[in-house]
Amino acid sequence: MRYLEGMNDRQREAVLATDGPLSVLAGAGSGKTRVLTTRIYHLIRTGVPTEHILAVTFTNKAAREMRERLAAQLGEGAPLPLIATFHGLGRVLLEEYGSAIGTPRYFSIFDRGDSERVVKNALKEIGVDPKEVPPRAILARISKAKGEGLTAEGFHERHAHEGFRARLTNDVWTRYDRTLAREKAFDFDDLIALPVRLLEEHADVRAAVEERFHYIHVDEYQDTNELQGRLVNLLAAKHRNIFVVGDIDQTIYTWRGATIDNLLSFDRTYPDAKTIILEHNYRSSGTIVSVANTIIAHNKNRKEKRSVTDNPPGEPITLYAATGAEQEASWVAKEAKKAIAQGAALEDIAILFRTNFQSRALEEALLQEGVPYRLLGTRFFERKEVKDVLAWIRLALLPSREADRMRAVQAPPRGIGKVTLGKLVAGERRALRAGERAKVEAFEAIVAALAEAAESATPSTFVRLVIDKSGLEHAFAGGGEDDHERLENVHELATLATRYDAVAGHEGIAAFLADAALASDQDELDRTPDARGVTLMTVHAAKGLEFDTVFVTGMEEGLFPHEGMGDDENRDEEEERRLFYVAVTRAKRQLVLTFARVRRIYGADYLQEPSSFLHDIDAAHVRYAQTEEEPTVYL
DNA sequence: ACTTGCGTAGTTTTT
DNA sequence: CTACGCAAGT
Ligand SMILES: Nc1ncnc2c1ncn2[C@@H]1O[C@H](COP(=O)(O)OP(=O)(O)OP(=O)(O)O)[C@@H](O)[C@H]1O
Repeated sequence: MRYLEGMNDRQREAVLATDGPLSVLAGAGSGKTRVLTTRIYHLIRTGVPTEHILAVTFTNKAAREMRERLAAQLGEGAPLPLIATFHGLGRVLLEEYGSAIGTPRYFSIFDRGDSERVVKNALKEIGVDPKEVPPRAILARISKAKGEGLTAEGFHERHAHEGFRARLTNDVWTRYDRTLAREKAFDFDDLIALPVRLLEEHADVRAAVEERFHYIHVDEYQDTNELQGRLVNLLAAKHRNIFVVGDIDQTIYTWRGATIDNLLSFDRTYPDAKTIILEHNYRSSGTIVSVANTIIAHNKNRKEKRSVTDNPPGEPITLYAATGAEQEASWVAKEAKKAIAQGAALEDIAILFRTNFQSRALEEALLQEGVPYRLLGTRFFERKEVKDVLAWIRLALLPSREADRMRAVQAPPRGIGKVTLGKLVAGERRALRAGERAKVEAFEAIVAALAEAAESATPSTFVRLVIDKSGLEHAFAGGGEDDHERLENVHELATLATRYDAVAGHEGIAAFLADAALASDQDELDRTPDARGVTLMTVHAAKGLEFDTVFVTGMEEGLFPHEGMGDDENRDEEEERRLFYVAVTRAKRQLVLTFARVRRIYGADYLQEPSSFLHDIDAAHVRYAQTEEEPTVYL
């Protein structure tokens, strides 16, 4: 068993204890993910059929990486187990067993923008001004309640007496559900909530699913919410071979409903559970491990846990004080360039930040210095032009989709507007004037032609066809810089689709669509796998990753730790510190912290103070980088 | 039906 | 500052 070589005793124990419930609690860089992957490999090698194995990861990217690693170990063409995010798993369950609760065979998935639009319309229907009551607030409330397993009715029972806002939420929710049902769509929360309901209420489905997954693995278990925990427990109910790994110090999604209770109550849910603790950090230098330990020790709300490492102390941590955000960015870019000149690989460098808006200055500086980079969090799949193309594709596969038709008909504008569309929906086709009717028929001819092409085209050729036939290509071609960028984006979508070209026709295109719907946001690393560059992303997006050199920028009070509105208790400060702990522990060899004294937010300049987190670092581990002005001591 | 121009509101973090 | 919603013009 060569794959066990190099693992320490407890890692090995975790890999080999395949039967019964087991949790692995361990700090950053202790090999949790590696243990999980090795364990799956071990199961397969010892004869467990892949279809009986399930692994749930936090991001699509993590799922992809795990699949790739397993594929490399198992050899080309070997069958792989289901490795998916919770939402991906939910989608599979609904697709395969959802008929028991009336789930349509083909459904689309609404992202936050789609959902907000629905909430807004619902508010208008009710007669409430969306400016008085922000749709996002209502949506947040619905989403949170769904995460606790409530339905609109359940919410009504529990909260209806609480006043206007709760009644309004309930009213919106009911309409929201109706709209999504009509449009054959689910939102992200539904992808968890509905499978749970499906399993809880349908014994036959439960029996089938229980028999399907004999071995269940969950990575990053500390950041799952209540409903996700319930889903896992339902799946594992029969065979009870459930393996979860996590680090409560890396809980950074409580704002989204994540609760460490799932991890903490694991041995109550499974009294026979074994718990393995890993303390050895294999990732980072001694200095980084030591600093990380000190940082997280400042949190009160935790169990004492320290990482140890055999790695040499390595280099000190670098701290740089810039005058402004531009100087900070420019310095980071120059340092990155220096590192690359000295032989560092582009993908070994990451530049992290707390909030997305900080990326702009960094991007400009990297451009200036000619350092190639990849930026995550651009919300590629939420861009209008991308959503337009996706709507066209869905429409071609299923021409009865009203929402997609409305979208496609206006992308690009083709002389068909609200009035004409309204008549069409009402079935008053004859009421159209000749001019309008010709336009409608032209549009329908395009849809029909695309629908036919979809029968046999490969996903990527089909996407290109859609871009062309829809008229988007033409509409963007003549335009300015913005249009040029839009054109590039839709072409990138076509490039992305290439990955699905192995299966042509409806099946391949549908697979592409399904992944695109869940691939939102940070999985964009996947988008352009061949494009090399330094990685720019938020600390949240960096969870689970590792880099040789890590820059953490914007180390300023109010920014990191981030201060929202004043109404928060001390819990948030602790989550911010956990976030900082995550940031620091991404680095293998070199950690660089930077901050700016002045930062422009909304066009106004603000005087910034260095982050209080910097005080938590032992000065003996810090080296001050050359500042352009007089050196100042901050610690 | 669609484009243009003004006013206002707003930002953590993301599946 | 900019992105978006909304009102008036073409
Ligand atoms: N026994 C070992 N010997 C050598 N290297 C190891 C060992 N175990 C893990 N590693 C390496 O340590 C690094 C961290 O492992 P991994 O990403 O699995 O840790 P993790 O606990 O999941 O971290 P995090 O909580 O930060 O996501 C990886 O590069 C991995 O290959």
